[in-house]
Amino acid sequence: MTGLRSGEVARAAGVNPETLRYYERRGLLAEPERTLGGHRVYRPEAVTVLRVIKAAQRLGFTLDEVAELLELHTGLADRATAKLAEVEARIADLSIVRDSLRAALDAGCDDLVECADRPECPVPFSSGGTRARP
Amino acid sequence: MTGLRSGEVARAAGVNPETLRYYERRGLLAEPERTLGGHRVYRPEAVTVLRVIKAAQRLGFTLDEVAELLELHTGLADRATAKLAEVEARIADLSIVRDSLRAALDAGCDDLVECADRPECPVPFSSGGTRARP
DNA sequence: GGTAAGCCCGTACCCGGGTACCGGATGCAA
DNA sequence: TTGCATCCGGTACCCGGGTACGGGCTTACC
Repeated sequence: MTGLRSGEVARAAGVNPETLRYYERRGLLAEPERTLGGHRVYRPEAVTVLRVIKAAQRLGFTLDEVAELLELHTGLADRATAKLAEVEARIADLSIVRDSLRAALDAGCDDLVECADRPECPVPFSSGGTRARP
Repeated sequence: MTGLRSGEVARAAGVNPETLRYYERRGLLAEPERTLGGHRVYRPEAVTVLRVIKAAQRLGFTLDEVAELLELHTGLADRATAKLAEVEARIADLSIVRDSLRAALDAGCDDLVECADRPECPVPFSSGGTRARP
């Protein structure tokens, strides 16, 4: 019965203990053994799984996507290719936002309401531009 | 009593009618006059305000920030400067994510769990990298 | 004056990734 | 055996920006 309790696993992975239960509910972390009293007892591999989850999140994957990757144990290349396209699109969107902000600053705009009437204002009012999903 | 009803304003601005009530609750859209029966009657300027709101969102501002900009009727330059820094930071984060994805692809990784054991895998497991807030 | 479209308000729900709170039970050491 | 830390399950809440629903009214047009 040498295993780690949830708090130990959480500390080792740098994660909130509540997050372990959450990941278990989401299907990311296998249900561990229990003590007679019902407390979870994890094998050390669980810490690795948590690190993998965190690494995948850093690569931009959602928890649902991470769950699939962990389940299938393959297919990272395909997902990473798709995710790369997403990220590049997101960067392109944000670059337009950045350019619009710079343009507004260069033009000396200080009030959007006033700007909306001036045709020389560079701010894209008539929905021609990009959505900014922050 | 020549004014626009909520549906007309919504259509003119390309917005869901429910969104008008939502913006009113959020303090972005002034409370309009009402008919005797209680229906909202907007002046045409309301459409401009909605376009301004949408333009500001496209610049990356949150609704709370937009509300302030509409209320103060000035200060856009300062907010835009701060927002520009935010956006650039976000782009930098995402660029790291993009580079990590490319590195993982170049290295031929196809299973994160397997990768976690191989030290030559470029995926940043030990939390050295960036958070990806998608 | 009928009928259909539109509008009213309040409330609940959606997405994603958790966090917080609760009363009660367990685990472990002294 | 007692005391304290920890853990349990379930539920509710947070962020932001809306959307959906439902029962009941108003308005517009014929």
